[in-house]
Amino acid sequence: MNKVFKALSDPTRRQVLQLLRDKPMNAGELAEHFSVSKPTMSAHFTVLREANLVDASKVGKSVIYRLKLSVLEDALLAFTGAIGLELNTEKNTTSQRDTP
Amino acid sequence: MNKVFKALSDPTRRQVLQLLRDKPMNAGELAEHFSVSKPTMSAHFTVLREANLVDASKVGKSVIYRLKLSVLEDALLAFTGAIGLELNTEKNTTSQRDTP
DNA sequence: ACAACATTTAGATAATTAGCTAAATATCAA
DNA sequence: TTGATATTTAGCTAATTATCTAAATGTTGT
Repeated sequence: MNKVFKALSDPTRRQVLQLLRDKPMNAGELAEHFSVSKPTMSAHFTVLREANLVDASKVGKSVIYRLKLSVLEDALLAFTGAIGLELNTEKNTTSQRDTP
Repeated sequence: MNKVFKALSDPTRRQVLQLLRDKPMNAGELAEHFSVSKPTMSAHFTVLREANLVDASKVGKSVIYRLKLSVLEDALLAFTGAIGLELNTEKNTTSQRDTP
């Protein structure tokens, strides 16, 4: 969990996760969204990978990064649980109903 | 929000928040739970204060720290919202009912 | 006023971090 | 095989961070 929070402590990395929420992207595509050099971005990717927040797979010349939402979720749940914080981020409160 | 995540990136500080979940505590009491010096703890308190995660009030010789749960909650909601992550940390799923 | 106590500030250091450029590695196409 | 492209590694630097000890500040009781 510590690595996750360390990873989340940098705004660039949080924004990378946000970009990956929509779809997997390769390193270059991701880097285009930021004004820092590619090696710097590569270092950020390493931090995210070591926190297990993203998954990297090489396809041809590119490395595709993919968000691992469940790892993020688990870390946040562990933390909110430890703090005793009840977060409800659900979009609608109208109760789920079985197919009638 | 950035300051909140920076504050959360240190395990000592996360644990301080956890201790404060139960009750407000003064600096010395908090420091007793950790194996670092009091000045070091004081620096951690400063970071937490600047992130607005705790509130400090001097009472006599002591400074009482109090958790500001709502600030933590807001930051986490902003983040999970940005990522599109739906966390539900509620303890029971049984619906709240009006007094019958 | 003084001593005891609680906490913070000052000042220092070692470790970590985010950033850079240049070079290395890997893949693909011609 | 050579060249182009994508990404990472190496090596560096400046800034930040966590830590320490010693000293300063503020508060209370005698």
